[in-house]
Amino acid sequence: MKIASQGLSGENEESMLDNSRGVLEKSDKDRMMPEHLVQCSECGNTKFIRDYERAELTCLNCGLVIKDRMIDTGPEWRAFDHEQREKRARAGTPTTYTIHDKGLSTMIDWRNRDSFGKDLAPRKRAQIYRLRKWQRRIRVSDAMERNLAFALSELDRMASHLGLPRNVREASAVIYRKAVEQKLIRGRSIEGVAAAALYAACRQCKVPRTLDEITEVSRVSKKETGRSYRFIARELNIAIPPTNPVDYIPRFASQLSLSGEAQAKAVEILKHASMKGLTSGRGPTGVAAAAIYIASVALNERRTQRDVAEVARVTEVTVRNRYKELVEKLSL
DNA sequence: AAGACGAAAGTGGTTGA
DNA sequence: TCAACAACTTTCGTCTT
Repeated sequence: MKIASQGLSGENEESMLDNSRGVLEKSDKDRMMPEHLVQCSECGNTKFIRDYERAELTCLNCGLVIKDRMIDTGPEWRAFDHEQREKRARAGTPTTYTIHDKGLSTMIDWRNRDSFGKDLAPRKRAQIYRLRKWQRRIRVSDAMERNLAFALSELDRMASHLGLPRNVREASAVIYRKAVEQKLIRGRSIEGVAAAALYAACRQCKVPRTLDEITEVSRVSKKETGRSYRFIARELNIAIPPTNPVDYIPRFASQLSLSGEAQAKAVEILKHASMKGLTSGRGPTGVAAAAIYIASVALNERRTQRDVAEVARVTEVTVRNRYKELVEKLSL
């Protein structure tokens, strides 16, 4: 089956990439290391939380994100006992929404061998050649299929750039399919809708990426992405709760290499803030940045406003304003 | 000298008439 | 369609450590 090597063995893919580059950066090395050999660089701990939702491997002790962009190689189903496992396990690749025919189509092998490994007779070979040709033509047949095939590869490209886990990719593909089914694409660019679908999927899966980050890896403007996003969200009735600043905390905190304690503190602050209604109406990234800033100062791990602002992609001024508000209203 | 602070003017997007 | 509006950014000068 043709996608066996795509979805399931991402680690191998990565190591192949690394080798071809010839140079190993530190983070790449970390990523390649078998998990049981990894040690937390902060506290030396060897126990971790595997958070497949966020694709992160987090130190159980101090909360440092050891490895991000982790790839979930497990099955997509759950089994609670041996019997269920027997029942649910099955051979072959799971179907996936990220390939335009859901990975269900049969591929004719490119080798001219029969099932015994023997060479085919010339006559048979010619027949197989013709079959292959027609299959190629049929597989991506009508306009809709072509649209999907292109959009899905675009989705995958953007998702890899952002290092998004597979569940988000699947979700984005599902959203895009719905958009195609309801004929919402006409008059809009495929790239725009693809970017919008990815953005929506990120929010649905609570792996927030800002519109800016999505736009950076897409080929369309922020304006268009935003417009398409609002449009498909409305037309498809996708109920997407407003982004919760808390969802940004782990990522920002680890980019600033803050301790787990500080991370917890920031979450705590945000909890209080949202109870007092300080988070509504404000940009979630700004609020998250301010909470992290306060936490970093409170726990003597001070980061400058500029650094915090940078990872949260807001300005220092915004960090300051939110910071001032929080300190005032929460009397910290 | 770097970082924090604050004022003022400008920007892009939402809302309601 | 347009103006009002809030949130956020940019810029720049001043204060603090």
